[in-house]
Amino acid sequence: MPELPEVEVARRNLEAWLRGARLTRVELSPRLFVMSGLGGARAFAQKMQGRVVRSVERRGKWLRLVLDGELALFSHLGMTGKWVLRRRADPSQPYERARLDSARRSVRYVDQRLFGTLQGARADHAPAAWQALGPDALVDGVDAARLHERLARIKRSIKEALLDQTIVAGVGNIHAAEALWRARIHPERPASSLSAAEARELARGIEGSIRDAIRRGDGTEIVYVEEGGDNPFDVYGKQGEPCPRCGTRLVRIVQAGRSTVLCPHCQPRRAARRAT
DNA sequence: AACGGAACCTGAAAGC
DNA sequence: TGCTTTCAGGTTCCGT
Repeated sequence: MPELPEVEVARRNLEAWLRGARLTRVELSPRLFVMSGLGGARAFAQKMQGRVVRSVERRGKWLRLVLDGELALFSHLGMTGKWVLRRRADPSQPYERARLDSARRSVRYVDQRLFGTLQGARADHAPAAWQALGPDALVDGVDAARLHERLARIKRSIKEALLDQTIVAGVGNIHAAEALWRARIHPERPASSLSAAEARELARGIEGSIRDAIRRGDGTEIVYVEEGGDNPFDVYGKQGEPCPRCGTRLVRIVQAGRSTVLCPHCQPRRAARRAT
């Protein structure tokens, strides 16, 4: 269930495993493969075979593997997607949806819930969702003035607005909640109600939360909270526990069907009067 | 145009 | 025990 940090770790892994490698065997499940004028899953897998992986890039939660001949495989991990390294002789994994083999490695794409996407296309012909992405929270950073300006025109809640990938690419349900807690902003505040100072705090919160997560995940196997790893977050999944800052019990609310955890004391419903 | 809600899919955990 | 409901770090589509 990846947000930007897990996708960035996936990118680094894929780059280490596949960059410069010639693909000797490619399989793509038609169940999550999106057509793009270059044929179906089978035909595109055939096109990929024999080509060299030139680079692995990321924008927001999307990955792009660029191959020889202007060809690219776009990958979105959805809720449960993962790229893992196996041996070529290893059997297909549970929920395996794709495999990319080189002479010495076998990289598998595993996705239980099938919300992920694999799309084959010419390298310059990205999916519409990729093209619509806003600035990447890690690579581009979050420009506070630009964020404030954009939020000013949005009536829905700030939490819901943060999940819109055209505003800041890469923020998901966890980091939206974490960033709001860091910035001391109540998730149900209308996006347009944020002051310039609050937008600055929020921009810092987004960058900090994502950077910290990447620092934790880099070079290690990704272990999701639901899979039994320690929960490294300040508030996500910690409803009922004390706020790390003030000790008040954290509460969980639901917005647009997604849960948000917040501190009722640190994140007041009314904007705090700013001391100047 | 922008919003809330349902839909897509599968399984684990909690509730009765 | 077994059946039902809820929940999961995402996106898209549909009706208002």
